[in-house]
Amino acid sequence: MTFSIASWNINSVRARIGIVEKFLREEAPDVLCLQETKVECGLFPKAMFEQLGYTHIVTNGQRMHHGVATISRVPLTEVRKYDWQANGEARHIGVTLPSGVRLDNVYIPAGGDIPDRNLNPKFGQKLDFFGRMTEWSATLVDTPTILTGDFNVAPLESDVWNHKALLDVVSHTPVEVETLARLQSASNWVDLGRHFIEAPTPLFTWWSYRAKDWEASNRGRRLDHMWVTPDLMAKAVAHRTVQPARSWERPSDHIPIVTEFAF
DNA sequence: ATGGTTGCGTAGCAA
Repeated sequence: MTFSIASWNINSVRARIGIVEKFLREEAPDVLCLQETKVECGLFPKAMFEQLGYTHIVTNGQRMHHGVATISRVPLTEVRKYDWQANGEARHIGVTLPSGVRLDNVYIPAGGDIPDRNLNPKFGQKLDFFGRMTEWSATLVDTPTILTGDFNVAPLESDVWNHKALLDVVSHTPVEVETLARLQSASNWVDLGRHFIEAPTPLFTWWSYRAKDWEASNRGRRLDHMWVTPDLMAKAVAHRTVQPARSWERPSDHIPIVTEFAF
């Protein structure tokens, strides 16, 4: 028996409720971390999840934008919500699983279009969000932790469809890659995506809606990640992306990622 | 090729 944890940027949980149900019926993860739920907590559509046995639901949501939710078949305790920008945006929720493992579900800001914090404050806010998370990460001493979600950075050359073409494109700029690396170093996080599917094998979790044919052009990026503290690396037994979900009816532009754990 | 698509919520922003 394994314990599986999935993460998916769903780009509106209400617009996507049918394909979320399809995903849960087909993949049956024990826990699902959603990002970009785009709904305030009081309006979160809990019924479908509860009918499938996911009766433990915690949300950090807001009207219009952002929002995260962690949905589980097993009890979730010690719920903590973080606001790293101190601006009220709902982007991070952490819980403790019955095994004692912490599970942190985060939606890191996209950062706007221009990779310059002077010309584009959103870019600076993204880098500063990582800075606050790096300080938080350094406090996680001796706490087995899973950090997953939409990090909005594709760090490796094989995490994007064209490294050179994307060096100036927000999500793959050197300053973002360095900033992500500082967060990774703060707890020696293990990147499970690349632990199981090693570079330089291309690995993507997002394809733009704007492509005429996302699959044929395959201009993807690996923006979604699942990291674990080193003490959990040996507990992770498999990791996969669920690429067919990008072709489901009215899809998200992101696909789910799933890790199987032996705990 | 500097466009293109989507959701929210009902204009235009964010992604």
